[in-house]
Amino acid sequence: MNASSKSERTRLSAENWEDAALVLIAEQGVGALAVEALARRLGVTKGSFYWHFRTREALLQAALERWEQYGEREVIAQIEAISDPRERLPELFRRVAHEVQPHRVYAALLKALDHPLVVPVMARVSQRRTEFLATAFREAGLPPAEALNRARLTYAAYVGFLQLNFTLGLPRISHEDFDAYVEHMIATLIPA
Amino acid sequence: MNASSKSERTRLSAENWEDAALVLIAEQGVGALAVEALARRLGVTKGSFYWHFRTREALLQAALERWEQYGEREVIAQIEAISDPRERLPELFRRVAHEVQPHRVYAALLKALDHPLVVPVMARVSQRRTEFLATAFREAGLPPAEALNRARLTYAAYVGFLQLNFTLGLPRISHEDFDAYVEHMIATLIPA
DNA sequence: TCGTTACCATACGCATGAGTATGGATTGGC
DNA sequence: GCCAATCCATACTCATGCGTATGGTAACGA
Repeated sequence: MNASSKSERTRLSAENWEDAALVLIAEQGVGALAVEALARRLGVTKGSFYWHFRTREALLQAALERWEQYGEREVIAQIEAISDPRERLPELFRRVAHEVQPHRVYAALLKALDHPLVVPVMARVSQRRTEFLATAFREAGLPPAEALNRARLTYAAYVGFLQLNFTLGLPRISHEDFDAYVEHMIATLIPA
Repeated sequence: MNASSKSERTRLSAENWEDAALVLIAEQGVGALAVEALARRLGVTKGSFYWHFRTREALLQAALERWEQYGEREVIAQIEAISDPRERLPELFRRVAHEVQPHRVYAALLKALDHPLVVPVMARVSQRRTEFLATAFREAGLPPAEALNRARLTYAAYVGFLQLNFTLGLPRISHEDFDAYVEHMIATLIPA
């Protein structure tokens, strides 16, 4: 017995460290990812960490890969969920707008675009999502060239919104106003 | 005589340090703002710095204030330059799109939203610019509520574009494609 | 049950960068 | 030409955070 004060006191794996790293990144940003801080959080010490990873960068790399694959499934799920191409985009907008958690890591990584490891990951993710939006806009009736530009515009609006109203705390938009904003986006960006 | 190797060897003022700080921030981000590095750049040592500023944070604060006021004039100039309300927005879009330098600091600060000193500055600047856009959209014929949301959407698209195509190096859009994108933005976001 | 492997603690070394102490050089008022 | 500010260099201290060395303990197969 004698389970120590911390939670359940089970042995740790590399995946545990990666998940904890992502949580910490979401909460305090990539810059706050320090091994001793993470170790404290997990109720262990550095000694544990350096058994699982060769360096701090290695952990970040692994955590980013993990996030990229995990986030892939999330987007794919959003795609397949809606059958009618006409309703896909409005529904996607509304669903994405009313989630919070999945955006936290993405927003944190946007603030870490100085770091060489996160740039390629963000480039791939953003690229794929933009391309997905482009096909959706084509299916909604826009000609290819226009669809691509509309996708760029839409995804840029998403990214910018994260920065302005999420990371930054602009005049705390109310819940009703936010819904109105989302509907305005739909009316403006999605062809009738 | 005997002008030393470095440029002109004149004495430095606090403003010199602030300007140099902004240049460094634009080039390498807020995180790279270190006093010894800056000193090397200016051809002096720390000893000089700590005569002008009490701390590193004090320099950052002063540099941000300087940038905020300087950037104010820039936006105001864009406003007054265009007389016809009908043509104001398209012209603003095109002009902003074809500048580069003024966006560098803003983009760098977007990546430093973790830092407590930059958050209020960015909040004020973004707020003012959004409000300016809102009045422009009202003058362009949109009802107030709609104008505000359109302004939010537009400014978010601007911020997101900076991140995706500036900071991040998404598939290097060509010059013609970029112009087409800007025109697409105009057609989509500005009421006819 | 015994030893080997997997996991973790403790105690270091070491680099970086902020801030301090103090003395030297340069400038402008008189 | 001299004195007092002003500006800067040199040489430290000190905290932080990465990485290492090494020994201890828990799990697990034979």
